[in-house]
Amino acid sequence: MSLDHILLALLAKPASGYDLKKEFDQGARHYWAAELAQIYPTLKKLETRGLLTSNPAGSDKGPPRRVYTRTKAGRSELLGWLKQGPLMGKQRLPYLAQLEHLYEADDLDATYNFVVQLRQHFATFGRFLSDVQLGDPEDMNDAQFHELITLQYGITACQARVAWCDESLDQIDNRRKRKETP
Amino acid sequence: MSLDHILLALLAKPASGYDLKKEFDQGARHYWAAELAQIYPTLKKLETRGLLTSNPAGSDKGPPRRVYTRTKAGRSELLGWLKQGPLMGKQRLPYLAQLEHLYEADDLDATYNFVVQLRQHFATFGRFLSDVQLGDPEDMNDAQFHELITLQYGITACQARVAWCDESLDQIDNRRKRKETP
DNA sequence: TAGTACATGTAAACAGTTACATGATTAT
DNA sequence: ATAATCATGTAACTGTTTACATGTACTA
Repeated sequence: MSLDHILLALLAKPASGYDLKKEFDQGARHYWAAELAQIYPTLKKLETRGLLTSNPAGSDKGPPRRVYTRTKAGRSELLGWLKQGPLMGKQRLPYLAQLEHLYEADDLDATYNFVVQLRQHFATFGRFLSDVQLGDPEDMNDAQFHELITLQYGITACQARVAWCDESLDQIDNRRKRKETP
Repeated sequence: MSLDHILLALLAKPASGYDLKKEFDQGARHYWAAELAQIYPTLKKLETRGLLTSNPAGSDKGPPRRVYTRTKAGRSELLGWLKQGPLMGKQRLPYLAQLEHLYEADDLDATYNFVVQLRQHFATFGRFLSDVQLGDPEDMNDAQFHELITLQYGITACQARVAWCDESLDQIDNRRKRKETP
């Protein structure tokens, strides 16, 4: 599973389940997301496998925290995962499934509006990612440099999708006009 | 769930589970994939919900087929799904998780090779999608037109990823050279 | 006093994968 | 003979989501 290894990777520094959830939500993790209900049991499982250790820690407000630390075994498990080469997984893009079959609605205006909404979504998310400023590659350590190129993936992906939306809107509009005056 | 609705959409014309699996594998379905072990029970479930009907049909070779047909209720369920607007789902890109944490291996050559492998993958898949020739938009019916713009998404996404790989390889190489001669 | 952020967890349901079982037909 | 393709299905497992349960401390 990937979540196991992502948690192992995120635990380069000790953290609690709650901390890790925030890391997923902070958008730098545009490539994966996880709920607390999945994170807590996964951390426990990793601890029983000896890849993490945990100790309770006080908290300023609210209940006590449980902070997890990666073990040597955890680190070598992580390195093994990294050495496998790129894991491609499966793409799941429900909006493309919808778009491909939107001809069933028999309404090009509906298709046009659908793509307008998609464009809006990609543009907003692209702006969100671009706002994460990481500075000049020359001043970075290796961790920051790897974060930078990963973030650039997200930004260029959004730009390419917006461009595809614009191109598609043109094509839909042309088709619409051809239907009006046949 | 999306698979329910994708199967409903694919059943614009009657087909068997086996036929539908081939449609997923034919790459035009670059946005979703499913195994037979998931397709067969899902079709049964859709039939008990009254969204599909099935009848057995002979086969030239091998055991008899079971061909599913969409009902009126099935079509309106589909239209309801399409009318919801774009469903964004969650991105799961394990290779980006690996790349962001590949600094742990402390080896820029490993990072470089990783991106070379990614580039190879995206380029190959992009060529595979480009080979699906659909012809001129003006001669198409609405179904083919929607298939075209969906396919163009896949092609431009691959091109953008290859461009990102090339840009990243440059940046990694620059960093490598800076480390050699500090 | 109501809501939000902190903080951890469990239970049940749903989604998806891997492995297995069966058996016919066609090509090598 | 052996493998590939056709064709359908089940069982066990793994992964993910939604809903629930608990309780503190601070802010509006």
